[in-house]
Amino acid sequence: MDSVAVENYLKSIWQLGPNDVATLDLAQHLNVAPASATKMIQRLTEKGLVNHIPYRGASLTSEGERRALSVVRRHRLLETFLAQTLDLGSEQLHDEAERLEHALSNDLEKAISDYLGNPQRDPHGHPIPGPNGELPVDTELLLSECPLNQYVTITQVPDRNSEMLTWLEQNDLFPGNQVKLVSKDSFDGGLTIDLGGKIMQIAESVAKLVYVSAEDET
Amino acid sequence: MDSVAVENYLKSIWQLGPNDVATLDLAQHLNVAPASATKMIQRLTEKGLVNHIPYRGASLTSEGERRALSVVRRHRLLETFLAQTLDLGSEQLHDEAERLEHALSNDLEKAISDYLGNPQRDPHGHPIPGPNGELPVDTELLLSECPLNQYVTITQVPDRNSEMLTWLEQNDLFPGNQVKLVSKDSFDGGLTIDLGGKIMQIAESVAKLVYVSAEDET
DNA sequence: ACTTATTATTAGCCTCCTCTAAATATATAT
DNA sequence: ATATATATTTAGAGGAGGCTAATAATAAGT
Repeated sequence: MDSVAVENYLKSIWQLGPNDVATLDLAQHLNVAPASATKMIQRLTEKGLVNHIPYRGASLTSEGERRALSVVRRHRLLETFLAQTLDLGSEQLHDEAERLEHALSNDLEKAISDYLGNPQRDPHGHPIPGPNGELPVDTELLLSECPLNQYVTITQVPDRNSEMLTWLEQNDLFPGNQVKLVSKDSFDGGLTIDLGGKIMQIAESVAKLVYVSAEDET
Repeated sequence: MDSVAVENYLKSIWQLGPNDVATLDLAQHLNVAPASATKMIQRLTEKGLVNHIPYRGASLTSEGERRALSVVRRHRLLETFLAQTLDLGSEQLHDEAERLEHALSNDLEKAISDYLGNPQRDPHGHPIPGPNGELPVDTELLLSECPLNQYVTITQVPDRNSEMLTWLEQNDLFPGNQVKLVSKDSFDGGLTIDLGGKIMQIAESVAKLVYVSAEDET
């Protein structure tokens, strides 16, 4: 079994991917010194989990991706499970899952998945990889790039960055809700949206983290 | 925060205590080489968590005990929580809690405890230490040493050793049930008991792991 | 093209936890 | 009491993962 550190590196590379991930980005994402990231990348390359071109960047091999997705699966199942049983704030959910994901056995992962009815999405709308790493092809688009004047359904919001998440929730921007993009203010990238009648402005940086779908909910 | 290794050592010393714990016993309990146990005992002594008299044995300081009980609390809360939500076999419960206990934050510990109504006992009847390590004074006795011909209530069964646990369950020997000790067969230590009318024999080694109370359930 | 700034890597060191082999204490048996 | 067996500790080493400081490679700016 992979160590906690290895699992975190694999997950981070997956999150920052799928393009080659820069050592510095990876190091900052994990809060370690760049030299530590270099060393770990080399260890992971040894193990066949990562492809590394020195001075270029690192990406996951297919085995590396499989293991990263296993961590992501455990994380999202845990978020779903904790959200359903205990009721914790959105911000806590993520942090707790972040720790527990490394201590979840295959058996418990399965038990939780079964208990939840083998869900396809976590509470933030993120797809939960299957037991073997299958991820549904994403037909979704960013709110910042969706067609104008057409109602779409929010499918995903970010799970990190709790202040933003709280703000999104307070403004009814969460999975399942309908939203219409009214206009893009070209000068600063801000967007005007219509949330079931309520008109509001959101920043492009936010709209780039929210996914929507033009079709019905899956 | 203590590392997983430190938490496991403290918990083991607590479980094998309260008398001085021999290095060899500790090492076997944790599946490590005796030399590893010696070294860790020295580290823990440095940290003020353990009292160690070389060649005699190790015991917990009050701070060491506080931390050990914190692990025990997390373990037992997790067992209770998992037993109540998912339904896993008794044998799985213990193993999963064993891993997850190290990844439980104070906040989640509290959330789980509240969700469960701040229980005093886990599913095997073991008392759950309070948030500051308070443990109720145990007025219970071993089934192997309880008075003859008097109905008593089972309060605790072991949580490790899953074969035995399965056997106990199958024979209605679990917390809450009434049992009467009919006789002790002196030659081999075997016991004859009456389980609500059903007469059966159990080995002394088993009776030494089952606690009973003469009074009503707490 | 050459200099400067930014990123990556290497070198060297540290802590934690583990191990085996050797040495030392304690306990047991004759 | 002495020899033997068992338990414990010490010595020495190694892997994993982290750090800082120094070096090397790439990118950017003039």
